[in-house]
Amino acid sequence: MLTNARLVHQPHDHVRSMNAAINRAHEICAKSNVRLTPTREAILKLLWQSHQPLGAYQLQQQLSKVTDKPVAPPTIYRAVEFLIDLGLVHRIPSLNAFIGCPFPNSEHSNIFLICQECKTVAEMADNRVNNLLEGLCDMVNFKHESQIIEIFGCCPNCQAKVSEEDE
Amino acid sequence: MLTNARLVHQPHDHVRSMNAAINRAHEICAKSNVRLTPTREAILKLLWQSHQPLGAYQLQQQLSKVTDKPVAPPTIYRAVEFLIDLGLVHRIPSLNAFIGCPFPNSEHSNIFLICQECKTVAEMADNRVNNLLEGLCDMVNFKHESQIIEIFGCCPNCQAKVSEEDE
DNA sequence: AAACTGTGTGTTATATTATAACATAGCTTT
DNA sequence: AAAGCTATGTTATAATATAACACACAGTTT
Repeated sequence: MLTNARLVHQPHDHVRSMNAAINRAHEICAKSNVRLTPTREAILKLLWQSHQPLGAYQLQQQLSKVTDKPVAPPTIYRAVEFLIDLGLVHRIPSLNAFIGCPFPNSEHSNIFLICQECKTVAEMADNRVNNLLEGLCDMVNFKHESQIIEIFGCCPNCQAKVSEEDE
Repeated sequence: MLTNARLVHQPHDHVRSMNAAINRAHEICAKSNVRLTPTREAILKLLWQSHQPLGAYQLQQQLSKVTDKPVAPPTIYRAVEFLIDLGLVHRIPSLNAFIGCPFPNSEHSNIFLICQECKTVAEMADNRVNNLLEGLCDMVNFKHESQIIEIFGCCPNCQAKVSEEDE
């Protein structure tokens, strides 16, 4: 099993992990012979800095602060689409929002742990899940191409907070 | 494993299965002491008749045809929310659309097989998937409350069609 | 260097999905 | 019948996403 859950749910060095992701992103773009332009890199950084997924219009606001000039929605959607195609970013459908992918080189289970209290999202990957779902698809002769698993619940931090409040 | 995949992907008796669902719906509402009003029943029928998920504005059009008077979006969203709360209908987040639940009495895995060719959606439930995901959540101390699994691919019918075209 | 070509961005407008807020109607309990 | 609850109608608007076209810029060819 592969996850960033501990990272997300505990304090850690944001800057270092973000820089690592940016470096990987540059490598990946170079391999695919596409360009990680300033806008795209800025969006990726914004998404990476946030453990909460960001909506297109939140990204619009934040990007326009960073660049100090107005940004229109298509700019955001284009950059995000680019990053998603490269596997650097995911869209969480039930939230209409985007999040940086913590392990862009790996095979994806696309399992997201969405905390309904604090809105943070952690990601997991697990081959047993993939195998099981592929097996189920085979049984009904459905050709599996991609998947997304959204799990809603309560993260460790918020569970702790809730039980404190109860005391 | 529980699924309506064969039902969805093969010709069958729509009317009978829909009536069965309506009857179950009435029972479930009676138990919960809530009302399956004409609007709500009409929406449920429309969703049940379609193996493709329907968006709110598709439902608006179809309902307004059935009742022969204009219908506003809140009417649709209210009825759909009611039906979702009862477990009679699901929302498919990545499609912004709704679909009738084929086995409303069962525990749900909420696994949806979404055909990207014909847009039909079949549902599956499987306890092994549930157990595995719950286990993963336990490992990272995440409290699992609900989940939705969307699998994108190609249904048996469309696989057959595609291979015919290739000949 | 000038022209060519493809890719990326800016800009305007608009489509699509969803909800807020308040008025009206219709049961149902007394 | 009056009061109180649930459901619906109505209007307006919020939130999310895309279409279409013009412009800019980088890299390549001449």
